[in-house]
Amino acid sequence: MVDFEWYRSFIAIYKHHSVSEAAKTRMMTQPAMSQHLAALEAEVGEALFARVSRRLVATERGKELYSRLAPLVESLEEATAGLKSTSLPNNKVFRIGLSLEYFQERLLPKLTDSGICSVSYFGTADQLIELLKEDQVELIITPKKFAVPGIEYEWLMEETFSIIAPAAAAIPVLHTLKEKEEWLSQQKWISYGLELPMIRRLWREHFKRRPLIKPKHVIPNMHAVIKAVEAGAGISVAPTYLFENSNTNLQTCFDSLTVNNELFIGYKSKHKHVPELQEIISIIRDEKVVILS
DNA sequence: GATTGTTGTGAAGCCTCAGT
DNA sequence: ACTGAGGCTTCACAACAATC
Repeated sequence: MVDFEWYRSFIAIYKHHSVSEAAKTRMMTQPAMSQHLAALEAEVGEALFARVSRRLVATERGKELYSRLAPLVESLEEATAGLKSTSLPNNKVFRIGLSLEYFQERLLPKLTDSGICSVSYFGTADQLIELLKEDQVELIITPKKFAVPGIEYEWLMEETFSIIAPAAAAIPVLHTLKEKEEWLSQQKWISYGLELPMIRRLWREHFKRRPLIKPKHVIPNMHAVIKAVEAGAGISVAPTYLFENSNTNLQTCFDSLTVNNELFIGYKSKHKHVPELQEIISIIRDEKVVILS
């Protein structure tokens, strides 16, 4: 079977017309280079170079082989060089687990300006903690603090969820919680998940009970939830930062009925003092300052 | 730990060329 | 024609990794 090194040696000999010179460029001894050439010629079944005085001149077969091999070998060497350059310590790839919405709205604008290379993984809080436990990410941004040994959290921010409805919808003026609950229970709801995340919490905090509603649509993407509400498919709850600063066909219902949700940065304690981790945390926190200002 | 296969090195011998 | 230099091939051996 042909050894890839034979090809590289063949190309070096072709370029230098000399086994000795080729051996120098490949950091090998001349006999080793000679053996590579002999092995390749044995494999091909005929001479690739004519030994003319003190030079090696390619035969027709050698020229043909060179024209076919050179682009392929050079392409492979370039691919390897490219891989090496992206593996430099200065370009450390940082793996982050978070929600798609947070990534798009808050982290992405900051990452584009930073020198950090990142790979993002999207998922629910349960999925993110598993990624962190299995060392598949170095940092997560999560709404839940799981008590896992070796993992610690820093408070990041508080986001506010409001009830949203299509801009054209007629929202009645209601004064009592009972009236509001009755009206909301009669609406078509769009939920982020089957277990009614945030909707259930809003109900518990304001109405002191579980919601007795069945979602019309379940859409596990907050941007798509907002689009669906804008299109008149129903009402929902969404974090205010997703729609406050953009032109949307939305209105909020009953402004006193909001629910707050805390976000935390989670990482493994053993990585706490890794410079890249501290840098990405400072980038994330810097974004918070921008949002508040 | 012993065996086996692979790969590279150093040494020796051979060939060719240029200078005398 | 002789001789020294440069270059190639062959052979023996060492180092290393894989396998049992």
